[in-house]
Amino acid sequence: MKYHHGNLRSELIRCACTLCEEHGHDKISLRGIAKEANVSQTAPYRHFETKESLLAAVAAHGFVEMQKSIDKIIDLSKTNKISKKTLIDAMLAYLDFAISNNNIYEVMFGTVIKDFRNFPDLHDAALEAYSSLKSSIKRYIKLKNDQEYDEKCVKIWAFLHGLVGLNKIEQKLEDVPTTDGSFDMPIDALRAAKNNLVPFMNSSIDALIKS
Amino acid sequence: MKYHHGNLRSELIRCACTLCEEHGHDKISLRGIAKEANVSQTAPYRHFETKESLLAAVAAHGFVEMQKSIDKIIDLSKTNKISKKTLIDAMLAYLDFAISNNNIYEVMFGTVIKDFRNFPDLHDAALEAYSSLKSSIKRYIKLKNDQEYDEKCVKIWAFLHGLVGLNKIEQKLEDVPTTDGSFDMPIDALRAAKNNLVPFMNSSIDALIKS
DNA sequence: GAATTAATGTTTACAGCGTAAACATAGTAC
DNA sequence: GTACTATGTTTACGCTGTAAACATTAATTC
Repeated sequence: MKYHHGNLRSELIRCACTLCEEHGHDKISLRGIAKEANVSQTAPYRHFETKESLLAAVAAHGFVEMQKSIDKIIDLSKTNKISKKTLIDAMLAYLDFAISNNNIYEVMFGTVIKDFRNFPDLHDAALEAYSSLKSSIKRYIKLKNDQEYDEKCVKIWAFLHGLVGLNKIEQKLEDVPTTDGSFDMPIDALRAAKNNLVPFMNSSIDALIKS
Repeated sequence: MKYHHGNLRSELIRCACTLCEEHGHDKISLRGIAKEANVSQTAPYRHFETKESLLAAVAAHGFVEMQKSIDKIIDLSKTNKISKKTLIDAMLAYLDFAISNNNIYEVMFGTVIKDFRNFPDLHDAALEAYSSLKSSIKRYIKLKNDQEYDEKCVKIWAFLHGLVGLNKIEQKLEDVPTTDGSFDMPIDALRAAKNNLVPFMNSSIDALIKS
């Protein structure tokens, strides 16, 4: 075993991502991450000032990956028009990323990292992800001006982000029969939405863009 | 000073709410809450099994308060029709609560409490809040069946919840000039939405209900 | 190519945390 | 009054983030 690891920084980010997704950011410790990377418990401090800044790297990685998965649907190097189906697919890719990377998404959008200004990489990655979303709308529909694109973009982003949040709530309320033996209303409603996600998204996204 | 406090349970919840809103749930400790209530550091354990269960009480209190602030707009004891303005006002009350009780909202909807099944009071409070939202939609518009109400309700709830989330993101990205000297696109867009919140909401909510 | 310096690792130490266990006091039931 | 229960305190433990001192290796200077 070498004394110097060689690539500890990225290895720590990798371990942090893995452990974070597995246990949640509030259940993992710097010491645990260090152990996973086979280094001493304070070795991470040579690469990250604080635990928060390691989690900021995790979040930045998350934004990059999220953007990649959207980019798979809409090739960002192109500028041609896209169909409604493609747009919906991109939105579904957002949801899919958020749900299959639930705990990392939490780090990206939660309260763990209080100020992106302290982490330029994260800041940039977040802005680029937004940029992706916006340019996909630009290629779907022709609007008056940039401000109008931003407005629709915010509406759609809010809607998507909210769906992710509701999905988490569903899991917390899951399977509690109410006093009359039926299940909870919001659970039923959320499940119905998930079971018909494509038409659900189709109607919502279109309505928001045209609103 | 009496040995027995008399009303420690509710006092702890009160202190926890205050401290939580002030510093955020991840920055407060059971010991700190106990100190605020002028009791020993382990006194809370006579009333709450874990820190999580005290925070669950905070969350439950939050749902009750949120519902109250919506109820101020729409009297839940009545069943008469409400105007579009009233509905929008109710949605704005939701946003207002979420933003002025940012850190408590985080406890209500974040990952702090993993399973509402363990906290029946919280579970009930959350369901009643949903119920409020749904009945306000029921009184705004006539739809085919209950399932359809649930669908609209989920859409609107997701949208509102997402706006709250985006508002938090705005604060994290705040005031970072980009390389060309202008501010970030999403910031501009979010601020524009906030500065014109009523028309923004008006168009969105209507679009979602009719979608 | 040896000496110096910078980068990156380890060991040790500390205060704060959640919480378990043992003990103290006060209110309640008989 | 005596026993019991509820509710408080004290003490203790292992885990946490992280500061400080030290060790080893890599890079730079002469």
